[in-house]
Amino acid sequence: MGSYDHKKIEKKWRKHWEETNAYVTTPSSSKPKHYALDMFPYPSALGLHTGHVEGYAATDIYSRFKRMKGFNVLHPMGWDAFGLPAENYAIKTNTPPRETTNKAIDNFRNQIQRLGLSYDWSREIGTHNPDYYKWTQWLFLFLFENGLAEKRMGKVNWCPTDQTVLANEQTVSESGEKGVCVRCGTKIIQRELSQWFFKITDFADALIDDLNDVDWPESTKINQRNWIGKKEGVIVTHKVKGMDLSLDTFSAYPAWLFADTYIVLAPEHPAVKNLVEGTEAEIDVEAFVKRMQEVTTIDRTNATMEKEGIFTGRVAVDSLTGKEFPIWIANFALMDFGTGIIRCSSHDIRDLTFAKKYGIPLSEVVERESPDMPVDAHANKGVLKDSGPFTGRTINNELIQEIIAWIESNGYGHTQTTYRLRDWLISRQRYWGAPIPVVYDPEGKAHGIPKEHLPWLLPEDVEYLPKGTSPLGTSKELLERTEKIFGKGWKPEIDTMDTFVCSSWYFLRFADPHNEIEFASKEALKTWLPVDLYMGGAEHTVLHLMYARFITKALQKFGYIEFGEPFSKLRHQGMILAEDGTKMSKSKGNVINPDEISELYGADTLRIYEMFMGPLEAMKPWSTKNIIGSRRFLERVWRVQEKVSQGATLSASADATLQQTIKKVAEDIELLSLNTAVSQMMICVNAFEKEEKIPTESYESMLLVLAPFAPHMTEELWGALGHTSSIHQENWPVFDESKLEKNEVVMAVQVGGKVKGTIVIPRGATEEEVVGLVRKDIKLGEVVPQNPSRTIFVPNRVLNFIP
RNA sequence: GCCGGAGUGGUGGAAUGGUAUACACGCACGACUCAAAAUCGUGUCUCGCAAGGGAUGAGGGUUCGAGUCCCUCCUCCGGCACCA
Repeated sequence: MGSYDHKKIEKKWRKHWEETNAYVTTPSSSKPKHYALDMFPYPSALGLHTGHVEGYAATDIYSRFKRMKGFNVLHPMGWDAFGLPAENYAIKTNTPPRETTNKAIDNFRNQIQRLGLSYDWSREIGTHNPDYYKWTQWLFLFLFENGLAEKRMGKVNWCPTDQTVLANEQTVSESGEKGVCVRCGTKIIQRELSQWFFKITDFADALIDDLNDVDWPESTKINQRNWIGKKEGVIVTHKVKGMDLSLDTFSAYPAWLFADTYIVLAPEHPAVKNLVEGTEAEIDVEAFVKRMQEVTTIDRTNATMEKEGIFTGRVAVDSLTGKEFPIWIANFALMDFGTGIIRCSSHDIRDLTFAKKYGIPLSEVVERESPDMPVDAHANKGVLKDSGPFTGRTINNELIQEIIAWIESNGYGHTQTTYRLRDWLISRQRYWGAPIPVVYDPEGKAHGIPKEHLPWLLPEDVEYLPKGTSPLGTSKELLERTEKIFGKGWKPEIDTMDTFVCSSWYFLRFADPHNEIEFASKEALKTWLPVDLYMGGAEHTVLHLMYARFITKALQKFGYIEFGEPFSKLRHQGMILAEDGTKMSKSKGNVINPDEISELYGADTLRIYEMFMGPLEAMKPWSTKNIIGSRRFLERVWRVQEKVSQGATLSASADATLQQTIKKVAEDIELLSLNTAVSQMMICVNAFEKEEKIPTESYESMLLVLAPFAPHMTEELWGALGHTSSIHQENWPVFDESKLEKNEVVMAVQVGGKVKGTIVIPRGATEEEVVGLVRKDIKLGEVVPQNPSRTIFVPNRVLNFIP
């Protein structure tokens, strides 16, 4: 036996696994399936970081364990390859994004392969490849044909300097300033452009309800529910005095409706023009609206923004009371929520502040609790006054239902549910994405491109530099292609799709990645889906997961798949921080490169260290100092092989530790409690070190348990024991129940709940036996009371004397 | 502001309501060595010579027994936030 040479060993087995296609998966009729998936990475030029390693190592351990437990495991990897960094780089250097992206992918793949991850590389996909985005385009057409995709006006963030559209995340500067172009710092404006939307709002209720059926972190479910923001309330109709116009408001707190004294419209509300046309207020209101529209939604949704408004000169009649409400326009009313018109009262801090600023009269329907502040309606508590037929009633659910019924029966309004969730705007005025498969006839009507023309290729003769329209508009080839196929005067759509579209269905493609006639065959989908374990960072909890769920539900609705939730079980790996406890960042120079670590200590050590650092989902600081512990652990496992001897026997105590290790590591892997699994294996090897000789079978059991964590080293040691087949094809060892527990246990002896000492007893001793032993014990015999009022006995754990 | 999560040794962290501090890092001392490294051994929450006390962010409560359950508060982290 030589020393543990990780470089030689890891290289050798990586090559062997690759040559023998060790992890290529084919469907099996005899084994149950398991689909373990990592969120596929964006192949950044910066390469793999420690956070990737953490998640990938965890799912790899899980996958290897499941294989040993008799499952047929699908464990694929691919690339979320479209996106902005490659395009920005292209703008700077005029290098085609495909070139830089493929280079980054090669680098990423190399880095990932060095970690000994058991991916089935025959299923590798990249969203930027035509044989993949063909099906992204198919998906678009599927939604279009079924009324779930439509083109309409939408707001975009626009940088006047760069002449380009920006995604929301590109409107925050590096220093954290909001509402500016990330590239040039220019204040961004909003423009109305005709945009494609996916109607995710059609599925709002299912997206909330079906969260009950999946095993996801509770906080992630809550984030999803909050994002959808379902709210039930009541729409009240108001006639505008002196006009043939009525205004509908949305209220989520119907019990407080009698307190309202004024109405506010969003500046962009279409009724604004009607209200002021030809009146004295017209000029001022128009100026106000114009000024407000220059402010971006990002600024508008900043809670600290000064509330501003203007009176229209009009009043509306409250159908509930007949009172007249002045009609205002104000920047805090959002066209996006409810009806874009609000009834306002003193019971809302924002409405109250606004009314005070402009001297609008107020009234209250619940007695104040403190003299200087009206009660907040959000509490939904109190006794009503001045509330018509409901005066004197206490606010509770029954009363709210009664008020709603009263409003409906009198024809004043009706109930309505609103959602915060908006339709998904998928148009991007950018180059490096999947082209939207649409052409426009000479009248400008949109037509889906017939499927025989898919993939609708991304043109290459484009100007990357932004010029105010989408880069695809500069392609001669695209225009010629369109006219050649569809006729003179036809024009191609020149926007591309949000990259979230590409990543919203990739988990389906892995089931059947080379299928040329379907996005995946029905059999393949039935075999593998849904995903049994999905692992990824918590930063994608809202958007990616929501979109993937939406696409799944849409496909289910039209019979393409048979399940409604794509990811049965979801877990997040926590962020790995730099040694100083701050985020790793290139600019701070505190980034740990996994390559250097695995070069120095080995991939097996890196995997074990990252699992041992702490709970998978926790945020943890990196510590280069601590890695040595994981390395030493593997070296001990290596060295212990010297003690292996055919026909030896293990001491009962060491054997119990081994049996416990087999049991506990299996349980911990199932729970993804990998830090405690590693610590149990350390306990096991520590126990082995104290033995003179170790039976071959015992050592083999320990290697099998360690195999998912340290695949290279265990493979080498397995071979050294004379095995000719891979350790990774072996079954998980079975523990011996009869040897699991030691015969003697140390039990705590308490008086009044305080520990006074411990006593060694035979396992399973009865209360009488233990009391007898305690009385005979020289030290404890004196401490415990002679006549306790009672004793509490927990077998093998605690004996508590209550004086 | 709202919704989550978390506060345990010098450090990362462990603990079905049942011996708090497992496992590891670091540190100290010892063995081996001419020496060092590596390795091995011993010790390492705190006060105390000891016997004994006291400690899981703070304070209360439930319980024979609380890091764990309940209440009040503090701090940190994450997400959402003019949502009617």
